[in-house]
Amino acid sequence: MTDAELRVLDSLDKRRRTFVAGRDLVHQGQSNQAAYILMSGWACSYKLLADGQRQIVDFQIPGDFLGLRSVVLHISDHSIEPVTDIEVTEVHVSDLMEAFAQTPRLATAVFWAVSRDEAMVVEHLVGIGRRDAAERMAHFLLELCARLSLVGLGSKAGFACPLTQYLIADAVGLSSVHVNRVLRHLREQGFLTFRNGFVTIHDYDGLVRFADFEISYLDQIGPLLR
Amino acid sequence: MTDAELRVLDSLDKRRRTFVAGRDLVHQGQSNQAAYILMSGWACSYKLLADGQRQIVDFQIPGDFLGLRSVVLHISDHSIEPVTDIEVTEVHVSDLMEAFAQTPRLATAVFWAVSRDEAMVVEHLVGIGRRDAAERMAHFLLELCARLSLVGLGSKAGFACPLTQYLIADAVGLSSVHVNRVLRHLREQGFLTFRNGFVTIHDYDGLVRFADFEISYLDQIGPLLR
DNA sequence: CGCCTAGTTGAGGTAAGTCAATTCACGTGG
DNA sequence: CCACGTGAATTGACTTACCTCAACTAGGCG
Repeated sequence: MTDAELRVLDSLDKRRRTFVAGRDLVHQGQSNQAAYILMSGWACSYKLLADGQRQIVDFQIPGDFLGLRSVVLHISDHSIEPVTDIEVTEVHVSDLMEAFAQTPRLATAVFWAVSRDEAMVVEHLVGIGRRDAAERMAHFLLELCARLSLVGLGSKAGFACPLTQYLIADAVGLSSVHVNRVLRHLREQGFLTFRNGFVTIHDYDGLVRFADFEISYLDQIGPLLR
Repeated sequence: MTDAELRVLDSLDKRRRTFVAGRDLVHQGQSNQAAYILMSGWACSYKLLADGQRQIVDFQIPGDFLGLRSVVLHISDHSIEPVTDIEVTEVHVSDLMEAFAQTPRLATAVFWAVSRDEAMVVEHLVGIGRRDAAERMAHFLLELCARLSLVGLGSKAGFACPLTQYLIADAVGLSSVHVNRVLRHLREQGFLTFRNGFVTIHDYDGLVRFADFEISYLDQIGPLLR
């Protein structure tokens, strides 16, 4: 979390809640009163299609907002599911709106958070639309690595990752079988190893080059507040 | 444009500008002082990959913001190119921030616009990740139809569409050759015809069913202001 | 010990890509 | 008014990346 985000957090009424892995926090179509800030654990936001297929839009890690867009649009266009058991603090719409009115700087900060979120979705879109399976996977893991590193949960050497290959498949738009093959490929190329819930990166720079990973969309720290 | 958006517009300093088709307004990596509101014509926002491939993230039609995210993030993660000659009105960051401070309702409205934008990108992501070419194309055209209808530039019967098959290909993540085949398929199924810059929809309801099109993410009109 | 879920691998199928040729629409200059 | 050039659309033949189905392995846990 950035300073800005912390200040938002501090100004709001806090109520801690916990949710267990696999049970949806938010359902597609539901209308929401509250958003959450994820304190520990991982979650994912996804959409289901009529034919039962699933597309995971993004994974959330500690420090991220959950369901902020749902609150603003007053209806959730997606579902949110905890990947692991999670802890969150609740943020009520009314509080948020009041905070906006009182301190425009807070509004700006949240605004920035939403925009950064959108930038990530856009990058994800580009990956699925135009990168082949291996590049896409590499890019996906590098983004996770960068985000986790920002909150002290990872480094260029690797990170703990509770995702199954099925979850990854639904995120990168591949079949789980192909995810497995691609991970093997990346391992055999000496780029990284994903085993037992750990991603170990053997060749960070090579991976960045291979995936055409451009970190700039992530590491802007609330520049409007400068 | 919604009432809310119109009020934002009215409160800001307006400077009209025009740009010719094909010449970028905003370059990837550029840092921006101003966003724009598109008054006439079509534009598209896209990202280029290192290998020269392009992914179009979204098309903008009259009433849409251009480059709002770039302004908030203080750097553009994407480029924007007019598809046709366009007219825009310029919105300066400073004005926008001031407007935010004075009237939180305006901030909320813009906030809503950004969230709606993100919802469209998410839907686009789902399409590319999990729908086959024909469904994706159908969904894409239905979304355009719905958005254009909101601003009076189209109806369920069809709309004027200045996009080439190349542009569509870069948007839906297909090759232009395949776009052509898919359009033929949709025509032969009696769903729609795209010819000479016009999309004519022959079977709207059938198309909606075929594409699993769920309009709700688009037709929320600034619910937080109610 | 046996079940259950996650991961791994092989074989064969298919949706979409690439390459290439042809047609079409349209603007421009002779 | 027509020849020409150019960019878009169309179609065919062939290739390929990824999918599906299916079998098998490896841990974790009651």
